[in-house]
Amino acid sequence: MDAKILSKAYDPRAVEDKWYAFWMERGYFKADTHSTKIPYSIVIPPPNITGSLHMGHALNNTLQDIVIRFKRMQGFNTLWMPGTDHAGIATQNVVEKKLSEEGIDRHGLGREKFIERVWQWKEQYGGVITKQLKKLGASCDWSRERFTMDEGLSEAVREVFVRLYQEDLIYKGNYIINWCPRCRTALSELEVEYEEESGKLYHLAYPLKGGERSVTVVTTRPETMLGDTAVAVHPQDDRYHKLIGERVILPVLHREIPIIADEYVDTDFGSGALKVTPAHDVNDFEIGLAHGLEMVKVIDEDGKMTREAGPYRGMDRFECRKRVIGDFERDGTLLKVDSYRHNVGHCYRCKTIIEPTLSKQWFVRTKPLAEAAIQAVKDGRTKIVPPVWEKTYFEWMNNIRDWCISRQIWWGHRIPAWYCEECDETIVSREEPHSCTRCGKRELRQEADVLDTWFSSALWPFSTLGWPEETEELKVFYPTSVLVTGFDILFFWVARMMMMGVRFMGNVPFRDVYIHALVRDIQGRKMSKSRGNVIDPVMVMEEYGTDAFRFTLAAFAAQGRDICLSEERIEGYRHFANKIWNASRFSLSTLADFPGITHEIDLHEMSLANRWILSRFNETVREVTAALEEYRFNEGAQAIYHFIWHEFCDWFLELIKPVLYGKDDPQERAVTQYVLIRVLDGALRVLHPFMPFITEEIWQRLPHEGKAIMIADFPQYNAGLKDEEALVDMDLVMRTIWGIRNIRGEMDIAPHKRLDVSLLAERAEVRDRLEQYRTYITHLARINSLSFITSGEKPRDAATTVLGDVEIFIPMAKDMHLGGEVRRLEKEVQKVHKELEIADRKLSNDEFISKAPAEIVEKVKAKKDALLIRDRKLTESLGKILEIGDPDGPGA
RNA sequence: AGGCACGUAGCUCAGGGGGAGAGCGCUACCUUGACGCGGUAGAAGUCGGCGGUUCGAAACCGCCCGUGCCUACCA
Repeated sequence: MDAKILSKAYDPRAVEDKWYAFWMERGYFKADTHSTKIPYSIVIPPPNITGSLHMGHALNNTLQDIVIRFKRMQGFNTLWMPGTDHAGIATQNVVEKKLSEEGIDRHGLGREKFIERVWQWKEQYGGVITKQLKKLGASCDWSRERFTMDEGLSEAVREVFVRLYQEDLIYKGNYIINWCPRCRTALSELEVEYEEESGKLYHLAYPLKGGERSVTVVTTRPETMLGDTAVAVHPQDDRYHKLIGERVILPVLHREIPIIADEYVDTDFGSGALKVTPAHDVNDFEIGLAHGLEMVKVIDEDGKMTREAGPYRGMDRFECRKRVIGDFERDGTLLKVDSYRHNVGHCYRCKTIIEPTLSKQWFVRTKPLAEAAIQAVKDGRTKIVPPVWEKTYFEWMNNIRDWCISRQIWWGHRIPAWYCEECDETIVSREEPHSCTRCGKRELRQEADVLDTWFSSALWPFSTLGWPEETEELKVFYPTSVLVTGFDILFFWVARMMMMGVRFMGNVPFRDVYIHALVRDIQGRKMSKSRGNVIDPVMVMEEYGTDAFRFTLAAFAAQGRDICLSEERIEGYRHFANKIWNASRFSLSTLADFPGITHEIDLHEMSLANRWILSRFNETVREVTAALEEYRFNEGAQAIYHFIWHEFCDWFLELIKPVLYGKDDPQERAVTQYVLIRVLDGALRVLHPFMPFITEEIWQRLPHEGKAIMIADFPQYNAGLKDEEALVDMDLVMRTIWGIRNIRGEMDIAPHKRLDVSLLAERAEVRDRLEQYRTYITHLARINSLSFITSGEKPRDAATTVLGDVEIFIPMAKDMHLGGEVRRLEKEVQKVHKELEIADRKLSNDEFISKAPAEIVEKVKAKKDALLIRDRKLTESLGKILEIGDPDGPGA
């Protein structure tokens, strides 16, 4: 490899894997528990082992990597803790499906064998997502990688479970829960997704006992009538007041059930009489408890009707619905069927319709835990960014309900509870007990259920650091510095980590929570496999390069707004990578003979270009640093993008070319080379957190000190380096060049044609400056001869433009279009008049003069004066052209 | 039903009480010794609508329309 010569275009493929391996080999990602540096830590939101990288992961991990690389370069002792999640239901489903392809049923295999198969599966495929994270450039400390089912993390789970149980914050009880008949497990209320669907509202007549009359109830789920144990009406409802205490005969089953009064009933809905099915409806369950109603389960774990359903026994719940309706219709007791839109709950894993079912489950009593977690955010011990999410957090935490943590699956942390076969005692213990703590019998049976995956995820910030052991890692890195995550798991995960962290560590799990957006498709829709609108990040990385992809994500990551990813933007940033590459290629080619600078250089002795770029770079450092510290990734990305492309490349490199190519001033050339390398080096450092690969590749080829840009110092803003004079002077130079280029463009003068330009500056200091910087102007505006004239020497036949203090004249050659110049000037004059009008309107308003701040008034006045001058000069020029003759005549 | 965002150039999006911005796209010209994944110039927007606050609103407030999301739940 020739260290100095770069290929013409940047090729990410030749670069990315090489540097990632380099960083890994050198151990640059590793955290150090004995470091004296200030710690800065992040725990990764652990992706599911079944997963592969999607856009959400890509965004989430790119942002974390930007932060951790930034902090690492700033000199913090950084830890980015990686790992994966065992994802109980999802993983079990995946492995079950695979087994069924082999014709194996998990029940036939047995629990132990099945779990073995899951571990095998994990060994084989579980590493996919970590490989992809590495491709993304994630600088995690992989030597510490954890998995929620690891021995250590499992110990943490048991410890937490036992303690919460002993403190009566975990209990087992018979409650109504959300049941997925396909996954055959209970779900927490967060794992149910509600979707509006069109259904039917059936009006059913229940005959009153002893008489011809009946009561009408309405339901969307007629099959549940088999489990009805009451009809409820509102106590103040005149229509039904007299019926309270009477009984109805439940059709089909001919069971007698009471009419009860409960304020829950909405008199305006349907008939105002509510059928009560305590075993299959959340609200009915509450009513059932309050009134001591019988609870009859008519639907089983598979979604089939139980023995209690009488003639419908064994039937699927939806088949049963049809049959019940048919039977009511036949009896003439189906009074009415309305179309009805309502929300139906679905399993978040398999989309099966949820069946609320009475079931014996384990719960966490969340209220006491939530209070402390709410307080932590109120106190500002944890800050949620952007703050709008704090409201959502409080809202949910204040209305939190007990958390159903038991799952009837096999893959997961088995609940550390045992039952005595003899006396039915429940024993909760860290280790497997040998005998019953009450009766001493040795026949014990472990609880079959496992814990909700989120239970172990809730411990992630401290379990990964070694808890319950008192480790150095915990001392150094807990609380973590920031958690970066999407709002979709704010409740699932963030809130629960807060509760557990505060409870078991006595301190919040993270100082900041940065909530980023969701990545959507170009039409703003969620990306999903079923919609077929997913963009695969791995393919994007291969096509455009990882750096371009990462930069796109950062540039899109404005707070509080979702990201609609567009490939055009990614392509744009691939061009940016190429731009950097070529700027570096140029720089390297001119640095070959750089003699090095051994002495201090006085800033004030430098050329304008050098002073200007140093000042602008310093400012860019300030902007990017501030942006990253406040998680304004898009603003940071924009600042460095603008600096590199539009200041460093467009202006600085062009300005210094004559010096670099010329041989007449070796001293000036050496100084310029020095500034060039310093600024390029600095810009690469600032860019590194966003684009780690290309910056490392280039930096390693530049003259440098240190082993890698990855561990180099992030540039620091220095207020003393601000060079106001250079900025002002450069502004004059730039505006003059723009003015000349504008005429060239508008007048259709060929870009390569060298022009004769006259400048008129009435103020001597402006003229002196222009004179001083004439090489910049002649070079960048491609000028043949540049002369300075006085107002008496204005040429008649010249294209002209007016800047603030400078008038530009370009003599018109025979082949130039007079008419074009006239139109151009007229357009300018019109613009000026429009602005004058606005300024006049303001200045003639007394209230503006008296109430607006003086500086604003002054500004408008100054603007008006400038506009007037401009107007006069433009009109003058226009007049001169018109004097020459017919603008559309022969000259045109 | 309640809540929260968002509506700015053809597209994707920044910005945010006193001069409407970027990227892509578009038009014209250009093999200028880093880059055509480039350069230079240009066209393009009643900043969703209507009111209000203010000397001044695209920005702040209210209402409306549109879009998206979240939460809750209606048997």
